Amino acid sequence: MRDFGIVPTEMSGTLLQWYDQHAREMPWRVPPSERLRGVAPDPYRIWLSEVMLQQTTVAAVRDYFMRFTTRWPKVTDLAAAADEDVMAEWAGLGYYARARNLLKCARVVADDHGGVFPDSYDGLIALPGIGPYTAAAIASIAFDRSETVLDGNVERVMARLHDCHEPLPGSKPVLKDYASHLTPDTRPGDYAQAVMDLGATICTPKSPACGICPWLSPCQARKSGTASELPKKTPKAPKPTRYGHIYLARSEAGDWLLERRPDKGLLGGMLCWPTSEWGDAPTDSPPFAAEWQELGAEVRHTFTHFHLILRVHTAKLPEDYHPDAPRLMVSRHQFDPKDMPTVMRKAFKICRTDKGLGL
DNA sequence: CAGTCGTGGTT
DNA sequence: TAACCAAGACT
Repeated sequence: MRDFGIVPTEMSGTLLQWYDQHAREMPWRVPPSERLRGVAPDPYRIWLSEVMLQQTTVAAVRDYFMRFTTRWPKVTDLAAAADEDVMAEWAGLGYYARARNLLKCARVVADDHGGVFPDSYDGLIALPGIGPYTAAAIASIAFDRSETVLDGNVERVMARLHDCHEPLPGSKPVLKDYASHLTPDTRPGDYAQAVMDLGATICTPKSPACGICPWLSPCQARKSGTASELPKKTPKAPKPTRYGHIYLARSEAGDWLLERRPDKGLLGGMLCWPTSEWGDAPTDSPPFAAEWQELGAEVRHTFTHFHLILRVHTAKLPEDYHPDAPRLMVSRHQFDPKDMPTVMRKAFKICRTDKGLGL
């Protein structure tokens, strides 16, 4: 480990002082002033927020967190919820495996741990949907354990502190080692949140605000003028475009033909409209025989690793229609497109704004 | 281990 | 506008 001319204890202390003055407010966070007074965070709320925050911005999580905790105040409440209600409440947040694992985890905690979260890294990482980052985050923030969080923020801060030019993800173990040497024994939770706040507000990806950084003096990349180039990353493959068809059928009574996607794979467990397979040249394969009408507009959506273009088809759903496939269903009365993933909401919007289609 | 898995905001 | 990015986990 390289020497900064400053001992780790002083560096973590400097950052904690900065955090005491600049900590951002979040619905799940206990501010440093209250923490110092002895107020402890609710492990359920820390867990829920950390799962929601995986690859997701604080701004996007806020409202979802408030709705979840209002509807399910305790982990036992969530454990008792119906799968479809949780998936519907998660709709729009993305990475839907998180919602399925969230429910699995809540039920394990409720059924096997008496409704109490494990208070150690090892106990936490054994739970569904909790990986190395989230286990360290919950252990430090909720249980005052000196565990080291390594997320995108910490990786960036460590790469710059040490002027590390080895590209991610290969450099991850080294960066983790750097980070662990700075993790303090006191206030580990506030420290973890402080490094992430630093990365989110000052040590930002594009134009870091080095001039006001509490770690300006020990930063090696700042010294070398390479801060804005770090961390380096291995280039990623270009996104291909896939094509498909989507079928929206509604009855005179206002019921829709819907499909529950299988638990595994893309949009797993989510309520959608039926579609064809997605690929280079998909075949038009409607869910039932009818006079389907093809709309001019297409649904365009970009997922993590491909672009999708769907041709929109509409038809009238017969009043006496009964689904023949297991995962097809006719909507309940309280159906709402808000319960569907974003790509499906786009299809609905196209349908609704298209004039003269009887939908 | 490299691929899979969403979405919205920023540049 | 297209690429990049965000408190990653799972296979």
